Amino acid sequence: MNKYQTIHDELLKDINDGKYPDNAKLPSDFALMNRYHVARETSRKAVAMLVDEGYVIRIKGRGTFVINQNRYSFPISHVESYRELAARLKLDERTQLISISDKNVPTYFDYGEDTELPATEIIRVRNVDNEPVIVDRDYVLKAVVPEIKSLSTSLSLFELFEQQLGLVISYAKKTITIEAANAIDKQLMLVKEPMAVVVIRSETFLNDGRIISFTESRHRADRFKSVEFSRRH
Amino acid sequence: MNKYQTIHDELLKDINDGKYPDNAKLPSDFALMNRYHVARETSRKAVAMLVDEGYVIRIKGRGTFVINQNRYSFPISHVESYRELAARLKLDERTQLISISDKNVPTYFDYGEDTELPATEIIRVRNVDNEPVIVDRDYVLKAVVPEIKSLSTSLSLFELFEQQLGLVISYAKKTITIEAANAIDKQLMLVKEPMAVVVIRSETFLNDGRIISFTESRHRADRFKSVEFSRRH
DNA sequence: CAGTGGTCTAGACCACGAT
DNA sequence: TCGTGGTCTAGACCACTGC
Repeated sequence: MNKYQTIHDELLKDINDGKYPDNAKLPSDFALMNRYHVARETSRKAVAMLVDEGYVIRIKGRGTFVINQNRYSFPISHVESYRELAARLKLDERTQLISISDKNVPTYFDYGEDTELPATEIIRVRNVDNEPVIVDRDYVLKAVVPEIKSLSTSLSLFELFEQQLGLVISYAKKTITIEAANAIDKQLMLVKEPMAVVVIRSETFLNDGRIISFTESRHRADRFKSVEFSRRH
Repeated sequence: MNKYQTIHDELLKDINDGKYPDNAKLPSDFALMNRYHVARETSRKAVAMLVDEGYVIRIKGRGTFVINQNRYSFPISHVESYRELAARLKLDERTQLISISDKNVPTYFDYGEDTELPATEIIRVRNVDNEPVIVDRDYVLKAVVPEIKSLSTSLSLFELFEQQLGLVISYAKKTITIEAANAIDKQLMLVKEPMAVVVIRSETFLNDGRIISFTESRHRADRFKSVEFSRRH
């Protein structure tokens, strides 16, 4: 583990544990240098990560302060598996696997190529508080992962990629639009009336620049909420 | 201007100008050190900003590469005035000022206090391509800005805060939900049928930690699109 | 004035990828 | 092996805040 990562993790733990509550002042750069016996740039890097993640704010001449945090609900600005999300938010969640089959990536993903992209299609329904609220369709490219026969209920797709296959997920590009629920949405989410759904389409990239998967996540609009932290540049 | 900011801006300009197209390799740390006569950490800081903004990706042992970019539409993960957004996207936009009046901050903003917060309410309608698609309600706290008499059409609220009043905007917290259009939405956005709206509520903070304003931005759902770059942590 | 964060330097050693 | 990015050091000077 890096030194700055270690310092970052300890500070973050202290923030989450309430040792540094709202508006509390974190140790200064020099205090961290002494505490961890590191150079100043190393301690600064640890704190810079916390700033980046929206946990603290640095004010020149005054110090580093914890920002009032309502924790995220559905994440847009970072990449996270649904399993990770559910664990972080302590959701009462259950996932049903609807189907796994071979299919080309649908053209509405607009990947800018004429060729067809063979993939494994995985359809899942996410239940929160015993209510089906999200339909996920993943298209995992056969060029990267030739075959997915089954999905363990205890394993997320990301865990499969990262732990079993040794791939490193690096970033994603997401588009968010609102659409009318289609017949399949209504069937899987057990609604009859016309309803809006929030559609989040992502392309997920590996650290070597290859795309590994396309995902379409359709959320019941009346159950959707996202909280984001935004910085001014 | 900082050295790293200068280097960052030049590299970004070259990316946007197409001098570094998709998947092109940027100069290495050492090449930038020589070109700009700076220390390595300085050149690295410039490139780190580009990584942070989602323009490039660094791969150990290989280099720094431009990421395929569809530019953002509506921003969620950073703080930007509508005027800045319109300029960046070269939108055909026009804003109508509907009203300026004194009003307390509505309680649905959930600012966690029992007291009433006196504010100046500013209601504006944003037209894109001659179509009214966004209704913005800003509540600027009187505790920070005692009075706003008029809004120049050439000035955004942020410009007023930053340039005229010398305040520094630091960050915002946004919640995104989907709601049914209310009567005022329909009237101002010239629709009659039932329709969904994307509601983005923000609290905007100054660099001293004070809240300066609450904003509710209501978007016609069928005209809303957001593209976000997300990193895996 | 002392304490804080912001920038910058000129090195060092390491891990990884390509050749 | 060489070039790349990743981490780290031990300083330096500056600008800003609060006392």
